[in-house]
Amino acid sequence: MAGLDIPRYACMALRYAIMTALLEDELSGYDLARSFDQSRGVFWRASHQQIYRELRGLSERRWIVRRVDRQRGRPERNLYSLTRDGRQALERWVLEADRMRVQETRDEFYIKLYNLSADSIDYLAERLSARRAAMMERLYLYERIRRRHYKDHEALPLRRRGVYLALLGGIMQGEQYLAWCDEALALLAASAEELARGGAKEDAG
Amino acid sequence: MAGLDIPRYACMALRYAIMTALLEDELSGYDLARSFDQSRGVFWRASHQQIYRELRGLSERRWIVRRVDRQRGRPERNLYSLTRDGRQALERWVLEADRMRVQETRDEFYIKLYNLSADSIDYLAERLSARRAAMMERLYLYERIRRRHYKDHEALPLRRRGVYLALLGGIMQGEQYLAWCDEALALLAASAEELARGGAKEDAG
DNA sequence: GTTTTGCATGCAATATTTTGCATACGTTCC
DNA sequence: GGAACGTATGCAAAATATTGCATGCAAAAC
Repeated sequence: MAGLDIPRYACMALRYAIMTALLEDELSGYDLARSFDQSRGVFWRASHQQIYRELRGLSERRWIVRRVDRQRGRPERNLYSLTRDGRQALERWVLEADRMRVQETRDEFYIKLYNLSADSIDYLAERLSARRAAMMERLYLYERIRRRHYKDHEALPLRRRGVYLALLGGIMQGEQYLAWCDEALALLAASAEELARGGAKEDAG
Repeated sequence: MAGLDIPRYACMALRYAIMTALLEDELSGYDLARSFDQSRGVFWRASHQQIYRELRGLSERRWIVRRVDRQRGRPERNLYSLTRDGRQALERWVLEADRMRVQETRDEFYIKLYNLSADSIDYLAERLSARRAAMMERLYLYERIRRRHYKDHEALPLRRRGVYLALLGGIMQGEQYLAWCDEALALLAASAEELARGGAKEDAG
């Protein structure tokens, strides 16, 4: 057991997010990477490097097992699924003390907004529009998922209701974000116009 | 120049968040730590360790300067302020390509929700209530700041309008979160009751 | 008068994330 | 017929964040 220098982390939510994904399907690292970029990206994003690393750690712990899938004329895929131990570890984690913290947005755009000035106003307005558009697209994806799989959420089995709630959180947050963008864009536009007209209150007030 | 092993990072938004804070006031590490736990915590939280480290790096780059403040019968404070170079670096950063990404929530609670089960439903509902209460308190703080400093945002000087928008983002997001919590709590309560009555659809569908 | 709380700073170790690089095969675009 | 793109995997290093510990002084609480 020489090369076992994979740290035995205690927390690591990504690890459990991956296991959660494997709860329903047998997936490859590539599949996981895509789902963390799409639907699962509502609440957690992760690069493929992170995912492959976790997959390795999880395998060594025997919380997941690998099955090699040889495809004709394609690189082979490593498909992973949860073991009994993994399932139990996941269940344990869910009930463990959650380290609650009031959620922060951690979007550097807010920091940039703190630096609003005549020099930056046009750039920031442009970036904000881009963000609005990106969120719009994302919301469209979520809504499609909702319509396809969660239309009648009262009829869903228990576990799917939780998934629905997470999705709903993403949708509501996205809608709120659009509303905020609109307010912000309006104020920025009004300010830019004021500047153009009078150059008035750059730093007075 | 031997011990200069402070890495010259390229990105690091926290660094710029700190500089932004120093734009208006001369602050100590302690002051900064508090503000990143309070108002600035809307979008970025940081521990005092992180802050002291950044302060050190920033000093070595000469983007900020330290002034020692000796107080009677108190430990002395290191007060930092932006230099001309720092101010320019900040302005440059604001206009630099922003690495936009659709925002993720990165709250492990969502992952736990994906694992909703008869075993976890009560626990999750309880944690959700706690989150709701914490957000409520946070919102109260934001609203107080808004009322005190940003009541008439049309009259604000340009830079303050940006700060106002960031605050507004925090407030709107918080309100949306409360609304989501209420929906989620309602669905969880209804599900728990169903379970109690029939034990019906734990995993059927 | 001792414990707690708040002010004020910081190191070291661990954990986590991002970035840059690297490989290899197949299909589709130009 | 070569470039670009999508599938599929991974290492190593750099950057970033968290946790645990440590120190010292003063004021307020008990």
